[in-house]
Amino acid sequence: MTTLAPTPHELMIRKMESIFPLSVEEKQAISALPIQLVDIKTNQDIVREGDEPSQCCLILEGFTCMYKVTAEGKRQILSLYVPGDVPDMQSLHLKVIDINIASISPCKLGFIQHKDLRQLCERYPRLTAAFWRETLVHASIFREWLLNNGQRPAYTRIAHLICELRMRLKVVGLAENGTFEMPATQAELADATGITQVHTNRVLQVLRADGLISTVKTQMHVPDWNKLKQAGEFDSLYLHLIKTATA
Amino acid sequence: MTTLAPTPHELMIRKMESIFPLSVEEKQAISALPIQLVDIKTNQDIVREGDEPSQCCLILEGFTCMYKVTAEGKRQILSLYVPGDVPDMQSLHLKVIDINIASISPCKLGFIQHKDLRQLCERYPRLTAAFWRETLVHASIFREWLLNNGQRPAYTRIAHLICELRMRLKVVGLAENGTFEMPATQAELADATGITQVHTNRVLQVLRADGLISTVKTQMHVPDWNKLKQAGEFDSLYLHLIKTATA
DNA sequence: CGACCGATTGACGACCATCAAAGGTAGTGG
DNA sequence: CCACTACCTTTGATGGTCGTCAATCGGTCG
Repeated sequence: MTTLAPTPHELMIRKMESIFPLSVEEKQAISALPIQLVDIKTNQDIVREGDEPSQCCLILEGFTCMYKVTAEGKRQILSLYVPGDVPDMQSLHLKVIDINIASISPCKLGFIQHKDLRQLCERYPRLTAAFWRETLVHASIFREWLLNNGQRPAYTRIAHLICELRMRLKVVGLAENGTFEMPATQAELADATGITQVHTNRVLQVLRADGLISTVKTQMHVPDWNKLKQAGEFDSLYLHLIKTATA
Repeated sequence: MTTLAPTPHELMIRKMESIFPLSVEEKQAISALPIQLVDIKTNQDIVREGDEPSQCCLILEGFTCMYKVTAEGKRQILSLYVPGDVPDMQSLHLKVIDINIASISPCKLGFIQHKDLRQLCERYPRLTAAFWRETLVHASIFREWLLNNGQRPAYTRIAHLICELRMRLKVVGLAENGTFEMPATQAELADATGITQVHTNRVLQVLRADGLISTVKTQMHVPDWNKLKQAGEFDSLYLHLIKTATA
């Protein structure tokens, strides 16, 4: 596993290979994709409800979130996105965006034109399946969150979310030795899990007291993966990783 | 709008056309799909976590639900499926199923072999986009449920769910005059919205008292669509219907 | 008629929300 | 180098929405 910062194309391929086996030829085709690099600051909207973008956004560095707000102004974070993810892949087939995507840390983004992606899919039909599969895996994550937020108590819920992040970061090489960057604030964790910021703070304190996590600034450390997995009732089946990626 | 019971292929086409425009040729191709009809009773599992099916399931009559259960045995219903839906379309690209699908009323199902769907997609690449789009719309529904269950109070939450069902049934011609079949029990509504069965019962009583809904056995009637929409903060954008379908 | 399933009601309590304020920490600018 | 500011974290007090437990009612079907 490379520990040096990968190039945008390497990162994209590494992520895709965690859920779909790619041939050498397909990887070369992906490597030829034009990608436009952009840096953004924390708390910047990348895509907004109602937009009709002509490009997709690949996360290269930093975290972003997808969210929606109710009429009363309550925000639900629907998913967190980490390097290697393409949070708005759906815009390839859903013209009008129905969600918002924003950075929750400084980010480096890579924009890929829809037309380039479509062309790639035409020439390499297996890549159509790969991208489709990626959107299906994200749908599966939404479902797991629905279960998590709907049926599990706050403690388990937050433990589960941390497990998911560790797992998703690990497949792109960003969670070695149980340590990873986790720039989300407690308010953001709260909006993601559907509990209040105050209660999130209290639950995190208990998780720390129980020795399941420890934090230094935005670094999160998981000393005992099995214990945390158990506390969060975490089973990674829903991430649909292929075996080589989890090994 | 036809009121006679449509054939399986007519129903499938009607549903697909609500989110994707089909050419005459494409409709003919869909009409040629082999579909195996099966009748099942209430509360029967159709697909189970861990299965690796070689076919997809088209709902022809009745309601089904997708669900998951926590380690503590709490069930979260992740989505309700109505005639015209293919709840396990994802199995085309995610080999191992990570959810359960069960009937919540007597159902007539139509099974379509994966190989037939793949062949169809190869011959008609636009249909690939259509099916992909269908899975994206369902992902969008999961997201809206996440917002609904996470951030809205029980009253709004249930109103929203009823709005969604009315809308989705309407596009397949099953909700005329604000009346439709709604066979879900209160326990099932509870598991779908993440509140308890007892509280669901109380909220339904208030909704009835407020004149937003009335029920006779499994028939649900919505006397004032705009009032219910407002109570449920319902905006159908997330269903990504094309205009002709909503008119 | 009895069994079963779903709807309804009552009493009670807990988990978590709400409101408010105080500590910490990092970044900015004088 | 030290205010000053902004943001995040932490703490305390209070209460409400909703969960839990348990029982009854009502309709359906064999």
